[in-house]
Amino acid sequence: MEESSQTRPEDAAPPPPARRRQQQFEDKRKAILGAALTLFSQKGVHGTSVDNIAALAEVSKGNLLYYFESKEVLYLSVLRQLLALWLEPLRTFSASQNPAEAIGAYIRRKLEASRDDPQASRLFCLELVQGAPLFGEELSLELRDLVERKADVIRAWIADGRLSPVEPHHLIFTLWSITQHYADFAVQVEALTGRTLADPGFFEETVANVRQIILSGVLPRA
Amino acid sequence: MEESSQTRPEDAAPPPPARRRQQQFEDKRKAILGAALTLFSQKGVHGTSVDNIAALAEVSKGNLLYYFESKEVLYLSVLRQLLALWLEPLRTFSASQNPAEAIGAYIRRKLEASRDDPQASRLFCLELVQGAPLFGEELSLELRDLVERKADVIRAWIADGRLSPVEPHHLIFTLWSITQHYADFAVQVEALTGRTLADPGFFEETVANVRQIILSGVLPRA
DNA sequence: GTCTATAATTGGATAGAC
DNA sequence: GTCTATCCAATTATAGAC
Repeated sequence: MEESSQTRPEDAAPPPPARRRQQQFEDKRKAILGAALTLFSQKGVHGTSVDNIAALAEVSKGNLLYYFESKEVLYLSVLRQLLALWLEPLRTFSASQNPAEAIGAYIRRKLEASRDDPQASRLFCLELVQGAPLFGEELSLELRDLVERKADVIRAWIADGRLSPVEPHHLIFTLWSITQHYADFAVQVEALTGRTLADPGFFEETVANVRQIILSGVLPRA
Repeated sequence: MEESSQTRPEDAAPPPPARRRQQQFEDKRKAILGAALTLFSQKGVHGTSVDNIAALAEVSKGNLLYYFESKEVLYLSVLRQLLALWLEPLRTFSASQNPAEAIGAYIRRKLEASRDDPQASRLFCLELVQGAPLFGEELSLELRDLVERKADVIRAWIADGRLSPVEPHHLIFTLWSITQHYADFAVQVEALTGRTLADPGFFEETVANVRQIILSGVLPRA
């Protein structure tokens, strides 16, 4: 942890002390949240101790519990951040777009998220597989509303004849499940293909294949 | 626990005592394995105590640890059972089949498994998301071999012009991810659709939609 | 705000009676 | 084979010094 202030030139005004202190406070919270995400997504909530998180975040356990009053509060804080990030790509869907482009772009964005931030996807997966016991209400609230609006977009495309008739929820589930598969089951993907999304060739191959399967299917058009 | 022997008619020979004892032994093992699967798949390994499992299986903790020498051994026993069950549907794929029928039948079978035995799918998911730390070697061994043989089947279909050119692994991943989604994320599916696979109407709707998406895609054939 | 005890529980595993 | 009692390690959370 370098202290940049010691090299700051005299003519650059230092930030007011109050703001600096708050900045440090926020930085530390972020460090703890980041460490918590890493470990929770690897070992689950119950497989991770506050001590482990504190060690990774380079703070003492006592200090961690000053920033987050309990392990459960910390876990919920991590999840809350996640949901926003996780929903983001779906928001861009709009009826004015060309469905092939909109869905194609969505697939790429979700695969980018699986490549760049697999921990988020994995923790979300762990929580949902276990029935989202701590998260259920918030889930139904924000997610339900967004999904219904996007289902309407899909229905509009179908009504225009720009998409084959398909129940929107199943299409959304398919898009979610396949794109997240490359993050959540990365161990399996690597064991079977010998490659990961970090490999640009494999990433583009994945985007192209998923797009083809969802958009055109696997049966020859003949 | 009823003792059926007390009502057995005299002319029906009782099984030899040694065999009877072994039967009881196996029954109890199965009861413990079943309880373990239920709880591990709900709360994860670390979220489940030996005590919890013993209580659900209606044995004492001491007795449970007579049947399985440690919690880890029990967990691995559960996983081993699972892998066989999980791989089964893929074995039926063969090059002599019509690809549309083979893939369509596979989708139905996997969705049946997601409906009838969601716990197995969920525990498998939990283990893999966390990197399969206890399971990695066994995974690569049996799974890799089977998947390579099935990838060859898919390649043969493509060579015959019976399937659009697609990288076989990505098709397999798509099939796995979407069919398991309905088991692993059942909470979310129900929150968003208000229905579950236990509802026969929803089950058939799901089979039909997944088949359509994978086989024909969502773009109109025009 | 940060750290070092320490209290209070819980959980895995063993010992030994029956 | 089965159960109870017990040991020991790990963990969450708090108390109190600095």
